[in-house]
Amino acid sequence: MKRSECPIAAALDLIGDRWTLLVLRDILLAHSYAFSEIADQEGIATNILMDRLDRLVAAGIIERHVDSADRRRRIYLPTDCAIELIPVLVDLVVWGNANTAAKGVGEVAEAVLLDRDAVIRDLESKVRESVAAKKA
Amino acid sequence: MKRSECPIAAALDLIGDRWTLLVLRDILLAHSYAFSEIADQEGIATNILMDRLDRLVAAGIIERHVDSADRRRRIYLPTDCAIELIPVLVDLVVWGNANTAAKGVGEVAEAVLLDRDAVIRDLESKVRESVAAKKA
DNA sequence: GAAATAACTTGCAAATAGCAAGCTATCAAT
DNA sequence: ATTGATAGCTTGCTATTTGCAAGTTATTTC
Repeated sequence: MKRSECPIAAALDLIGDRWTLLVLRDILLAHSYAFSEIADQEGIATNILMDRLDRLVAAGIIERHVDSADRRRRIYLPTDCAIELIPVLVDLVVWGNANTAAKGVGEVAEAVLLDRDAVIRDLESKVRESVAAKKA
Repeated sequence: MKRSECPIAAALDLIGDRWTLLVLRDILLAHSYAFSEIADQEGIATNILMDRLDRLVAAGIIERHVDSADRRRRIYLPTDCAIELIPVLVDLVVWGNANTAAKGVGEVAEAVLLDRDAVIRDLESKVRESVAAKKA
């Protein structure tokens, strides 16, 4: 679906559906890199999850690797492009916390209000560290 | 669709589809408040647009008013809840600009990198002013 | 009063999502 | 080495959602 020249529209063509950002939340924030780990988080059907992972790989947002410790497993690791989405996820936590009934991670929302940049830097370094460990 | 207690999931239940955030972009950033103005921006079908506006009204994210200057027109004005989404839209502009082919509003993306808070404050005050003028 | 315009509404075809049950490769245990 | 379990992925079918085109109604303009 080709829409406008607006970067928001272009971004939403890649990540603007009901599941993609939740998958990226699992990868970027929960460090759930394996298919079954992601599938367990929310009730996403396996064919839909597969489709979303394939699209994200095709777009260069995540990379598919065989887990060297267990070759049945595939691990889906975020690229820099995905890591740059952390600010969006953080903003959504704050908005969801303030404007919906869900109060799952209120501490994060509070920390963001105090020092947003620090929270984002922290989340970024944690996921980078975790990804590096998986690749090693 | 009831998903988890995660505020990201709750937020995406409200705004996580292919069109809703584009509609909010038109309202919050382009100050397009009328049905036909929004419908013209991207090729959204009128029944889909109607459905999204109805949902946003039901969720308290926007309000429906009859335009006092032309009573055929309905104007959909953002509430505070919608205005709090401006950071999300700004982050999407930055990400889309850096990670997709769309380079529509590169100036905004650059300004955000220099002083994000200032850009957000500016966009907020502009939409508040514009909404107040419409209500008056 | 007639034509135009804005906001919806409806009917139907095409695309997408979701469920359940497969299949294949690898691993762990006997 | 065979057996059973597990991980990733695929397939078939149904239900929901989307998208297009052509209405309908209220209001405005000429």
